[in-house]
Amino acid sequence: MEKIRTLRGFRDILGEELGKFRDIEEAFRKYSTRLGFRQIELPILEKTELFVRTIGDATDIVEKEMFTFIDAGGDSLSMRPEATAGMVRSYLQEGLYATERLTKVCTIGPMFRHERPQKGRYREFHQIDVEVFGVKEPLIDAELIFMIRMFLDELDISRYHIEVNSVGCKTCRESFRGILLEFFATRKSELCEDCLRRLEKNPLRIFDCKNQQCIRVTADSPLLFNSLCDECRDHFDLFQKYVTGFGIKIEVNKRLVRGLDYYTKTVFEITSDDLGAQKAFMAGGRYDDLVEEMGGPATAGIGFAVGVERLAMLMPQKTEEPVRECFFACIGDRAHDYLILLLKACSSEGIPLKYSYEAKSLKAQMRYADNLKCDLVLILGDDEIEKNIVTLRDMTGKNQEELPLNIDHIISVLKNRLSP
RNA sequence: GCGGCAGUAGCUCAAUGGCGGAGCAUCGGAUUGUGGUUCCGAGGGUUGCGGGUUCAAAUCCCGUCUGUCGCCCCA
Repeated sequence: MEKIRTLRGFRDILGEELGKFRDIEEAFRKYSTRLGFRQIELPILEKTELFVRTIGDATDIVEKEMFTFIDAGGDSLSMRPEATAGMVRSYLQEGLYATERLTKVCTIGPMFRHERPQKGRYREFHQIDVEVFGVKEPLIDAELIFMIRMFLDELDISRYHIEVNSVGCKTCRESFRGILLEFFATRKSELCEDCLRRLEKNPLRIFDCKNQQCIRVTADSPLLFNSLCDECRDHFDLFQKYVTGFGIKIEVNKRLVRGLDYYTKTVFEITSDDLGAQKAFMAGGRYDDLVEEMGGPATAGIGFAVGVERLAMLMPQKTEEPVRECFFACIGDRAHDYLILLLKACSSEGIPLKYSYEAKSLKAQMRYADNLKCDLVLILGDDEIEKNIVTLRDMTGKNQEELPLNIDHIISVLKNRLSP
C-alpha cells in the first residue's frame, strides 16, 4: 500500500513551529489591536477574476502561480495567492467605505501559490495581512512601519533591514517609462534574457535583477526615484521624516520595486540575511488607485503582508517551561475502579490526567511515567486499597510517601505538589 | 516552469555490483508491585515508485515522485 503524503509544497505544522506560529499571532494581535485594527476572516476561494483584476494579468502570480480550477457551475475559481485582493473586495462588498471614514483591517491565514518549493517558500504558506483604507497622508505609512517595529521587538527579532522606496503615482511612472525605454534603446544588448522580457512586461523590475552585467547597466540608468513628481516626492519626504520621528532606522533602496501591479508611492520590504534567497519576510506598500479600479470610490490604500513561515525561521528557539504533572499508576481491578473516581475528581480540579490505558506491569507504567516526564507518580494498587492508602512517589528524587485513601485529600496534596 | 544535489527502519546514517546493518527511539524481560544507569531480548524494510542493464542491483542507466539549494517570482 502506497503511503499517502502531503502534496508538494504543502506541510503539516506541528511542534515547535506551531508554537512559534501561536506566538507570532499573539504578538500581532497585541499591536494590531493597540493601533485600532480589527480582524476579518476572508474566504480562501474567490473568483479568479478578482485576482486577475487586482494583482494584474501580466504578473507571474496570475500567469502561472495560482491554483485555479473550474467548478461544477462552470466558474473559474482560484485559491487566494495573497490577501489584499480579498480585502479590497470585502471593503467594497460590505460597504465599509460608506460607514466609516477610514478602515483598518487585518487577517491571518493560508495563501496558495503553485511555485517550486524552496527554503522559506511553500505552496501553502501563511500570511498576516494588514490593510488601511481611506488615508492618503504619509503618517499612516510611517505608523505601519512603527507597528512592524513593535511587533518584531515583541518577538525578539532584531537582525533585519527596513528597505523603503517610492514607485510614484500613475503620472510619474508613465513619464519615467519613456525615459527608461529611451535609455535602454541603446543598451538592450547588454541585458540578460530575463531582463529583455522585463523591459516589455514590467521595466521597473530590471532594477531587481541579480545578474552582475545587468546591475552594471542599471547603475548608469536613470531611476524612477529621481523622476518622482512633486506630490510623490513630498509624500516620500514626509514619510521618511515621520519614520525617523518614531525613532526607526530605514534604508532607502532606490532599486526596490514590487512584483504586483497595484503599488503606488511608498513601498517597503523587511529583509533578513538569515533567510537564504527568499530574504524578504514582510513587504507591502501603498495602492492609492486600486479601490477605484475595482469599482469603488476613489480611496487611498496601504498595507503589508507578513510571511509567517519566514518569520518563524527567524525566531530564537524557545525553552519550554516544563509543566509539572502526576502519573496515575494502577494495579488490579479494585484499584482501577478507584482510579476512575479519582480521574473524574482530578479533571474537575484542573489536574491533567496521565495514566495507562492498558493494564501493564508497574515497571512498565513507571517507565511510561518517566517517558512522559511526569514529576509525580500516584501508585494505586489493590494492596493500597486494602490498607486504605495510596503511594505518592517523587520522580525527581526517589522519595515516596503514603497518603490516606481520600479523594479530597489526594487532590489537595497533588495541587500543592504540582504548583510550580 | 528551469538547473545542481539527495532519497535505505520512527530519527541519524553505514553497506559502492555479491546474505540489507548500526546507533538512538519504541516495546518486553532481569525474584509475579517501583522509572532514569546497566544487562538481555523483540518488533520494525517492496532500499521513494516504475522500468532497464546484469548470473546477481540499495549500489549502474532511464523515467517519475518527493525533499533540498538555486533561477524565475514572491511573504
